[in-house]
Amino acid sequence: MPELPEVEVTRRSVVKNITGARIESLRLGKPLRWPLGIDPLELAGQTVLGVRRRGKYLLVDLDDGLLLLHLGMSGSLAFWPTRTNPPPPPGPHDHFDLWTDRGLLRLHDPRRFGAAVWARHEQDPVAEKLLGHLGVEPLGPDFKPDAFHAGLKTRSAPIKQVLLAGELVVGVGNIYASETLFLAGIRPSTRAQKISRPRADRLFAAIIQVLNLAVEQGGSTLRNFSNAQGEAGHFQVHAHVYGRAGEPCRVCATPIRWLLQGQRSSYFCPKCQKP
DNA sequence: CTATGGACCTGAATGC
DNA sequence: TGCATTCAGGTCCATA
Repeated sequence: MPELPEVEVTRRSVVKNITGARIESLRLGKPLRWPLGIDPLELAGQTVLGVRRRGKYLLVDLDDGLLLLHLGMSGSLAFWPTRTNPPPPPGPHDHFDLWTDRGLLRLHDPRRFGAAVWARHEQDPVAEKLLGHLGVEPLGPDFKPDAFHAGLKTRSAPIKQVLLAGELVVGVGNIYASETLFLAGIRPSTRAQKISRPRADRLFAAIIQVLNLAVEQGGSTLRNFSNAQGEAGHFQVHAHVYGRAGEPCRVCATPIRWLLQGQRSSYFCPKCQKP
């Protein structure tokens, strides 16, 4: 479910509830992708200073250290203010329940590809391992067309896989990779280094446009997504190509094609998108 | 260093 | 209806 827009929407709905909250206890369910790295008892008494996002990671800043949360493929966060809306008991897929004096922050993740990891600082080796190699934030001030094009020039892999790798720019997942490449008129199989400056600029603009729109619309990754209040995304962004193999292109009516790249599905219009 | 495939895990959808 | 197979929004890691 979660690509950058969903994670950002989650962050926004969580941050206002939990900033300033005092941690009372932590209940863990089944193991997530990595061990937490701290005794849950040591978190009690700490205050949540804020929630930031880096790529698809959420960084929950505490008095002493931070929690790195990742939603993996199937994760979602929910917050229950204790008074107004008491939380149900944990279900079989609720693997991380952070109780605070303002309510419960719960990570629900059926597939358990997600993570909750504690790090002393952002420079802690544990955090560095997860965040250190990440590329620039596409919605931040450091995402610039010059550097983006220069980065593409250094990669011989297909552009779709360069986007997914997140080393040049973070946050573009499997759905939005296909969608941004459609808007830019570039086939997923095109080698990154072969993309001309004008086409790199189109892709650059498409990434910002698509991700921004999706954030504005409440994290509309085309399927079931709800924010931490349980409000559904708006689903107004309908896919141009993703998941539409065989169906007519919305622009030119040519059948959309499917392609497997690095074990992931890609979709493109053979007429609108050039090699 | 890059490129590739495998691994992690569960549930929903599809096919016989 | 039942059971097997396929696929799913991520990303780290071992291997070549």
